[in-house]
Formats: sequence, C-alpha cells, structure tokens
Amino acid sequence: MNIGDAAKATGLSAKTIRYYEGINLVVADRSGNGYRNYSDAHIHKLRFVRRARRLGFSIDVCRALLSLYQDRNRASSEVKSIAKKHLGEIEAKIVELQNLQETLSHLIDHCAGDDRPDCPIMDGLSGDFNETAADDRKLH
Amino acid sequence: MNIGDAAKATGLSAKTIRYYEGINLVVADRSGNGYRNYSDAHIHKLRFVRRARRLGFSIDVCRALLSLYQDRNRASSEVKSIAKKHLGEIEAKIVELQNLQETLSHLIDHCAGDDRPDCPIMDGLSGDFNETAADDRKLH
DNA sequence: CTTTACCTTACTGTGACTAGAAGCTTTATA
DNA sequence: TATAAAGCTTCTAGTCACAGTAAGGTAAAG
Repeated sequence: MNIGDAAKATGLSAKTIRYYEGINLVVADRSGNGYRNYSDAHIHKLRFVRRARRLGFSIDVCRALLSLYQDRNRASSEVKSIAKKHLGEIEAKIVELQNLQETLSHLIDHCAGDDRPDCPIMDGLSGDFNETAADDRKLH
Repeated sequence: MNIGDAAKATGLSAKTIRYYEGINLVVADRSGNGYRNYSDAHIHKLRFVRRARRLGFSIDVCRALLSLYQDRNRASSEVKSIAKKHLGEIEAKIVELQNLQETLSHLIDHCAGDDRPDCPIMDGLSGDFNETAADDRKLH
C-alpha cells in the first residue's frame, strides 16, 4: 500500500505520515522503486496515533503510548496514569477558557456596538480590570 | 524609560517587547546610546497588547485592536464584532475540550489500572470508538 | 577600577505540521 | 504508443509567539 492509500485509510495526510516517519514515530517499509509501503500493522499504528493526537496527546506521549501498545505485557496502570495526567491538563484548560469566556462576554454585553466610539471593551483592554490567578497561567 | 523598566511596568518580558518591536507592533524611540526609550504612551500600548494577548487574541488581531484603540472616532461596533468572533472561537474550543474530557474520563473509568495488561484506554485508541462532528474540528 | 546589571544584535529552537519546488514513476486516456 | 495526469521522492522554508544563548557594548554602584 502506497502512501496515498495509507493516507486515505487512516485519515492522515501524506505529508503528516511522512513527517511521522521523519521523527521515527511510524516507519514504513520501501518498495523496489523507493516508494513507501504500508502493511496492515502500519495502518493500525497510524490510526492509533491519529486517535491519540485527536484526543490531544502530544507526539511524545503518543510515542510512549505506542510502545505500550506494542508491549503485550505492560500493566494497564501505566496507561491509566498517562491518561489521567492528560485529563487533568484538559480540565485545567477548560477552566482557563471559561474564565476568558466570562470576561469577554461581560465586556461584550456592556458594549453598545453602535456608531459611537465609546466602548467598554476598549476600556477593559486599556484600563486595569480584574486579573484573576487563572489569568496568570499560560493562555492559548 | 529603558526596556527593563518597561518590562516591569507592563509585565511583559524584555524579550517579548523586543519581539513586538521586531514585528512592528509597538516601536520604541531610541536614546543617544542606542537603547530603546519608552514613554507613557508606549507603556499604555504595551499594556493594552498584553491584556488582549491574555484574553487569547492573536497578534494580528491585537494589531487591529491597537489601531482601533488609537482611532478616537471608530465605532464601538467594530470592536464588538472582533470580540464576538473571538468569543465564538473560545466557546467552540470549550465544547471541543469538554468532548475530549468526556471521552477520556469514560475510558479512564473503565480501566482497572492494575498489573494486568487489559486496558480499555488502549482498546479505545486502537479500535474505532465514537467520533463526533466536534472531533473533526482541529484540536489543540 | 572592578563588578554587576543592563543593554544591543543575531542566531537557533520549540511543536506539529503545511506549502512549495524540482524531479522521478506509474497509470489512464487519446 | 505518446502523452498527460496523478502520485511518488527529497529538500527547504514558513507557521506562531516567543525563549534561550552567544558575543559584545554601556551604565551605575561600591
């Protein structure tokens, strides 16, 4: 199976699959003409990585999960602890974004949004409104 | 005021302030010795950018907001529409993360987390569990 | 005078790709 | 069979918003 078919089979782009090979995450075999050749096992690994990435796991974590995936004797507790740590990070980010949401919608609610220049949103950005501890965490 | 004091006054790092000058966002004057020199107006602009960044606005949006900030006759509706768009993006991201949270905590709840290799989290990553429309949006 | 702190520019690295160029190979159509 | 199209290869550079480091000039304190 060439890279184009592998892309279709996994939902990843060919570019991304080549990238994953470049960083030694999932390395394909090669056919006689130099084209990458994907077996079912490769496809499974790529799908696995895609799912993990879509759940927000970093490439490094994916690498760890992939090696646990290939180790039939690893304890489920190892996997669970990685997943739990990640869940905590997701939850923290949700709280962060909810704070932003509150601040922004508060500002928006108080802005007339008409032809006049008076704008509480701008006032909020230039003046010093409430800064919470949550704001101090890094935002994305 | 030198860059170090400007950094203290704004809460930005000197690096960041130099970066903002490099991308033409907030450009300082220069003293005789070549050092950057910050007036109150510069400090206000930097603070403005910091606040906007902390609310998650991109640099490009900050640039737009900054020029609106300097335009005393702009309509508040212009600002409001930018803020609203951004709020929409934040809300979409919250929903996304909540989906992740649900999926992950569901998987975690069903994993024994013991010495045995059986692991529903791994099963979830390798098999095809439910993919929602929200999953199809780009995740971060 | 020396130390320390601060300033300058310039280059590299980050994460996870994406875009594009230049040039082979394979497949489909006329 | 010729040719065009799609698909493959490698390589480089760009993205975002900085942070880290190096190599060196300047300023203020003791």
